[in-house]
Parts: sequence; C-alpha cells; structure tokens
Amino acid sequence: MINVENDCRLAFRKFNRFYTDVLGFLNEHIYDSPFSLTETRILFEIYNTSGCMAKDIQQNLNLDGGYVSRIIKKFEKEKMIYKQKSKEDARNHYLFVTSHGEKIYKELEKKANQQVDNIMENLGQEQQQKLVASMNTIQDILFSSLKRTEESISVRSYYTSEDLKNMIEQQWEFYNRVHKWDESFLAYLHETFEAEIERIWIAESNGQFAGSIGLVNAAEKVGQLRWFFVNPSFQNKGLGTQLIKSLIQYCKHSNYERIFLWTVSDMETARPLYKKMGFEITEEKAEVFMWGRQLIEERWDLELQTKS
Amino acid sequence: MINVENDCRLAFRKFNRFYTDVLGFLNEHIYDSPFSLTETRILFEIYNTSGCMAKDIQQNLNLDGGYVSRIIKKFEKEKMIYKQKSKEDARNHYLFVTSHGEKIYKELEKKANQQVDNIMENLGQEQQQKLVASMNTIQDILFSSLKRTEESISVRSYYTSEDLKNMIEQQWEFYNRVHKWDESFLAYLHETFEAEIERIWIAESNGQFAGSIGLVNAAEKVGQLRWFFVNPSFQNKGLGTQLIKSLIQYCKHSNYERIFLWTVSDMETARPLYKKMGFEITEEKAEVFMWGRQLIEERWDLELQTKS
DNA sequence: CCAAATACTTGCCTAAGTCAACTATTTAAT
DNA sequence: ATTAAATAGTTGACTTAGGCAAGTATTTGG
Repeated sequence: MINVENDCRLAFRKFNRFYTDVLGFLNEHIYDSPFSLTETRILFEIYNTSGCMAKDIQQNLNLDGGYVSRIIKKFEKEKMIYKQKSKEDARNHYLFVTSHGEKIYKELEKKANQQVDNIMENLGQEQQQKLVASMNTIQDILFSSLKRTEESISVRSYYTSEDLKNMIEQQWEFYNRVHKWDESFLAYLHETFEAEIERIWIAESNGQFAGSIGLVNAAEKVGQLRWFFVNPSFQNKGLGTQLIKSLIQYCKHSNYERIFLWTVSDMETARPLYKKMGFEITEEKAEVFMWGRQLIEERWDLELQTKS
Repeated sequence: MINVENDCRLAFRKFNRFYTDVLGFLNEHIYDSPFSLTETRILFEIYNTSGCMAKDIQQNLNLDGGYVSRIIKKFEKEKMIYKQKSKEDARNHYLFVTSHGEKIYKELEKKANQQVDNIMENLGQEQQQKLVASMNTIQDILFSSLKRTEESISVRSYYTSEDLKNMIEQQWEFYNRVHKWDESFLAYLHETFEAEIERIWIAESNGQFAGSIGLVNAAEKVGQLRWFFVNPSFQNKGLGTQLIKSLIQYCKHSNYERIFLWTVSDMETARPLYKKMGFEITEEKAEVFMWGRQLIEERWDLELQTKS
C-alpha cells in the first residue's frame, strides 16, 4: 500500500512548495530598494562572475536576452556598471561594476544578509549547522541533474570557509603526495590565511571546488598573488589561465600597477603559466631546506599597463 | 579570518540562488499547459485544502486578494471549481473542484511528477533517501522561522508514508500509555493499511503531524471512517472537529449517502465528537478480550442529506 | 444600533517579461 | 575568397502577472 517511489515525489514537491514560500518571504522584504529581484540577481552575477558577459547572465539566470540587455542598459545609464569590448572578439562585451555600483551591491548584500539573519536568529548553533549541511547535501545531489551542459566550469569571486577548507585539504593532499612536502607545509597553509585577503576567486566544475586564486594588497597599488591552485583532476582545461586572468583583470580595473608572487622553483605546471601571462622572475633566493625538501624561492612580477 | 557566522549566511544565500534555479527549471516545463504557475498553485490549494476559501489561498500563497479573486472567477467560468456560501457566515465561500477540475488537476499533477522524476531518474535509491531526508530537515528547522502567525493549523488531503508512520507511532504510543493496550494493537495498526484508502486527511500544527482521519469506500455510496486520531498535545483546539468536517464535506460532495465507523466504548474523547457531528450508535457487539483489555465494539452511522 | 472588521469583488494601473525582427561580428563550408 | 550560418547583443511592440484602492455584503463587538 505504501508506495516508496511516489512518496519521494510527494516529499520533493512538498519541499518545492515550501521553499517557494521561503524564497518569497526572503524576497518580499528586499523591496524597499528600487531594484527588482531580477535586477538584484543580475547585479550579483556581474559582480561575482569574472569576465561576465550579458550572455552568461542570460544563461545562468534563464532570462530573455532582450530583457537582460535592457537592464544592463539601465545599469549603465545609472553608472553602476560599464562595458568593455573584447579585443579578441568584438561581439563580446565584458561587464564590470563601477565603484558606485559596488556601493549599491554592498548595500543590497547587506539587506540580503539581514533577511537571512532574521530567519536564522532563532536557530541554535547546532540547528544552523544541520541546516547548512542539508543544503549542501541537496546541492551536491541535484547539481548534476540540473545542469543541461556536459561540464560547467565557472569562476566566482566570493568564498566560504568550506572553500578555504577544500583549498587547504586539496593542496596538502597534492603537495604531500606528489612533491613529498611534509607537515610543516600543512601548518604553513593554515597560517597563510592570517593575511588580509582582498579577494579570492574559486573555480568550480559541476559545483565542485576545482581551483583557487587570491589577492592580497601588499602595498599601494601593488597586489600579491596567492593561493593559486588547480586540482590535478581538473588541469589542462584552461582553468588556471582563467583564474589568473580573473585576477589580472580585477587588478587592472582597480588601478593596480604591479602584481607579484612568491613561488618555488620546482612548480612545473604553474611556472609556464606565469610566464605566459607576462610575469617575469625578479628575485631568486638561496636554496633552503623547507617543507622537508631543498627548495629555491622565486619572486615573479607583472607590470600592468593602465586601463588604456 | 574565517568567519563562521557570515559563512552560514553565504551558504544559505547560495542555496537560495541554487534552489531558485531548481524551481525555475521545474516550472518552466509545466508551461505546455494553459495555466500559469500561480494558477497551478491555486488549483492545488483548492484541491488539497478542505473547506478552502479564497482567503486561505491569499494567505498561504501570499497573493493579492484581487488577483486570487479573478483567477477563481476564471476557474469558475471554466467549470473547474464551484463555490458554496457558508450557512454560518455568508461572507465565506467554500471552494470545491468539479470532476472536470479534478481531471485537470490530475493532469497537472502528473506533469509535475514527471518533472520531478526527470530530475531524480539519475539518482540511486540511497541518494534519493538522503535528498528527502535533507529536505525534511530543512523544513523542520525553518518552518517556525517562516510562519508569521503564532500557531498555524491546517488540514491537507494528501499524505506520504512519513505521515502514515507518524500516525502509527503516535497512536501506538498513546493507546499503549493511556489505555494500556498491548502489542496486538500495534500489529492491528499495521494491518489496517492493507485496506483500499480513498482519502486521508492530515492535520498539521506548525508543520508537525498533529492528527489524521481517513475514508474507505466500503460499499456503493457508503463510506467508512477510519484512522481518526488527534495527538493529545494538540487536543481541544477544534482539530478533531475540523478533521471530521473535512471528511463529511468530502463525502457530501462526492454524493455519499452514509458514513459509518467502528470504535470501542471507552473512547472518551472521540465519542462526544461523533455524537456532535450527528453520528448515532447502530450496533453494539458483545464484550470481548482484545488488545489486552475487555472492550465493547460499537458501530456508529451518519445519514447524509444530499447536496441540497 | 452603529462603527469596525472580515471576505470578497472590481476598475485601473504598472512592472515584469516575451517575441520577433534587427545589426554587428565571427566561424565554417564550399 | 565568398557566402551561409552561428553568436552576441539591441530594439520595438506586445502580453501577462500582479498591485492598489475603492467598492459591496455580511458579521461582530462595544
């Protein structure tokens, strides 16, 4: 009499109705801003997707092209974003938020956070954790069913501590296994996040953490590239290039004059990439015993031409 | 550096974006029907809420009253539903689906199920269970944060095996503790669901199972009332009355001529209720030893006046 | 008995979104 | 090399969805 299969459907659909409600509740209260939900979503997309084009927005948010075009036009008119035609393909227009747009974005984000806080304020620590865990489970399970394309790779510019955890774990696993670096490296990885992060980009493949890159403001108009890593199983897909490009693009648009990074001499995959992107070795330290190996530290620098 | 609180917010909001997508995906494909999403939701509400009024729809789905009124009018014109003015309060109009409306509802439901199946088809049994479990967790945690009113009680006319499980567990717990019935009653409870269920109504208080009632088509135009139970912690709130009323209303609108039920003589809370609703004792069996006690079985009948 | 509340309806409006035809550019195919 | 097809985006004309406020009918509460 009890039909398990249908049961699953009913539970799923019940949840859908429930969450329609939750989303409605959350969204109805953003409406003391002059932006519609869709506009908010588009602004989010532009802000958090590096090298964002109108087409990406259209695809990711499932919107009509004309509609997106008009909203972008409106944002442009209000000096919240600006466009930049791609040199490689004049059909592509990259979108960037202006500092005015960023201010608006931050305000919207604050409101969205408040909304979420309102819902969560009555929950205990334990419940919050259970909630987030369940949400992650659902995403993991449903992600592949949802995406129409074979493999979706994307770079986003916000991160959670989950991302940092992945970053540390996967780097440790890789460098310990392949380069035989010892536990002192793991300790270093943890320490490293004491720094003042300016921005971190996370590459995702089918919703899974696939790589990362980060920026630290080292001095006036000088950025330090850090935490560059691509999970070996996602290598050779242009992911590393995409990550570095995201960072360089950001630095250019933020009027940085130089980016530098420290690495060690036996990084066989990263070094050609740095070279390709225009970095040059500017300093070489003496060989030292570090992380259980003999290593030579190198500094690479990239001089940025201004916005043109 | 790692901020746990903000982390939770980010994860929550990420899930919201994700699930907006899921819902969008599910809904975009219902659109080969002539109904909008909101219309579908309204029809669902009418079909599954007993004694449904326009006002309930307005509240439950957070819609504008005028908008709901117009959609109801449209449904009426297309003979999918009909209204019935309440005798107690002429302002109240109860809504019922016609058989034509039911046909349409069933088609929409079929499509909705197919949509869900499409998403779930690639998932293994285990993943499906994890999915449903996570969904239930989220609902349990968020329900109270969402509802604005102090205590929300509602009766719905669909059920999952989760509901049946609750029904059995809670009845067993209660009758064993209070009436000292023995394990043979638990066995009976399980057996009881072998019957051909016509309909089951589940009462929920703040999203939690609070009571139930069921209908079995015993003979031509004769219904048997079964599985009537209200969790003692939710008693004296009119829940029992609401459940029985739902059943009677359904029977009337389905042109039943009589409803009967079997119970035992020491049901102190239920018997007055049956009497109040117009049931009368029509048969009394000899005292027998059953479920570890001496009990007298009784049959109660209610003659239904036709629809008027 | 009258003012306030409730359940619903209606007219009028606007925001949100769709559709199809258009330009500009690139790519692929003969 | 030339041309058709594809891609990225734009624009004008349109539909739908939904909101607001003033209305009716009925009930409730002081």
